[in-house]
Amino acid sequence: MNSGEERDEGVWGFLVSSRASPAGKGKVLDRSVDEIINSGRSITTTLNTGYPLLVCLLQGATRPHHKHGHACVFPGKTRTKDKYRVVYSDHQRLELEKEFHFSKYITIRRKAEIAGQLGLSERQVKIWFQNRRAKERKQNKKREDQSLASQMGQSIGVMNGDGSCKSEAINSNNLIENGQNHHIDHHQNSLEQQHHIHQHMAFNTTHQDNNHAHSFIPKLEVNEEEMHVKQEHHHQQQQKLSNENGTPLLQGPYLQGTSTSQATPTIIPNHAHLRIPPNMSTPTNHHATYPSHMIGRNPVNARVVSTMERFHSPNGNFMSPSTPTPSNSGGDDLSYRNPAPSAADSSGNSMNLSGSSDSGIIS
DNA sequence: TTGTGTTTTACGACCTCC
DNA sequence: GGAGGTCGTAAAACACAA
Repeated sequence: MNSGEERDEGVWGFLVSSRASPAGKGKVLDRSVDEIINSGRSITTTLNTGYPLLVCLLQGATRPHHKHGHACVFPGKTRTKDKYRVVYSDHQRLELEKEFHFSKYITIRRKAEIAGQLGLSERQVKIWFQNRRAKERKQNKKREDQSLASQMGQSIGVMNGDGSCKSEAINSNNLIENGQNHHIDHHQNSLEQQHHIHQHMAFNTTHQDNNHAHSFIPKLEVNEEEMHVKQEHHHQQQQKLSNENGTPLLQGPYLQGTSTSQATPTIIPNHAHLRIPPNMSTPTNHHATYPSHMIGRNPVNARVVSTMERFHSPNGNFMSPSTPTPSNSGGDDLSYRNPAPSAADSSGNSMNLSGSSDSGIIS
């Protein structure tokens, strides 16, 4: 943390999510929440999910730990205080996961919105996204290692299948073949990941492959309607941000890059047109970050690009604020620029979306 | 119940960039 | 200097087998 960064202080509060019942209907409120309601010190709001959300702002309130879905939130707590860390509610995590799915890098604007909606501080949202990206990198690395290990195993099998080490087992054909297999593996991996994406987007909770514990929000309960509501919300926001010509100004989460194919929404029928160009991806190299101040810059060399370039770059990797704030060159509400497309991101996931129907977002 | 491994928040160090 | 990035890690929370 930077020395100048301020910790979250202020009102402690509960964020009591309206957790969907297993049937996807209704909500669960425990007794203590009812008590809170009766105390008269609560407010009710509605998230963009369409679900009513009860937010109880209780100064100095405390609440014992609850199992999933009813965790208490103390935005002001840090490890230096009596509560080392809080456990976010299912609803909070769900909303964050959805936002993460839209983009691995959250804009300043969206961060503020999400923070407000979920009763978290912007710092918490930021940290959550950082941790979430780290988690994904870790998962990708794990998959990579497993893939490599399985390939190694196959190679050994070829070599020792009949107890010998025939030269043909390692001849050029086999090398090519292995290479092809390697390619196929990647392709399958990509398809598999797309499957997960689709699965996530469809929120099909009936099919959970235990072999893929890395699937999004494995513990969270989401329903399609909720996702639709959120997407609709984004869509409406996007429309608001359209310019006079009706051209989306590429603002908000849809503008942000998604790096790996895992989270790259190649299968998003209703919103592909709102999302980032396919050749936008997240930072690939170590310490290569594209924070808000990078906005308006070429992600490769960080050079400043003109407004026209931002809109018309072949890479299509930029956006412009709908209402530029001259006083803030960093762009207060801008999303991240993403680096130029690469054959593979840091996780090794290839991403070839050149033929994707997502293309053409920015021409 | 307990031990152990994993996941989840939160932070510090250090980085790049303006 | 401040923003936000990654990386590594601490410790709470959680899952699960014995």
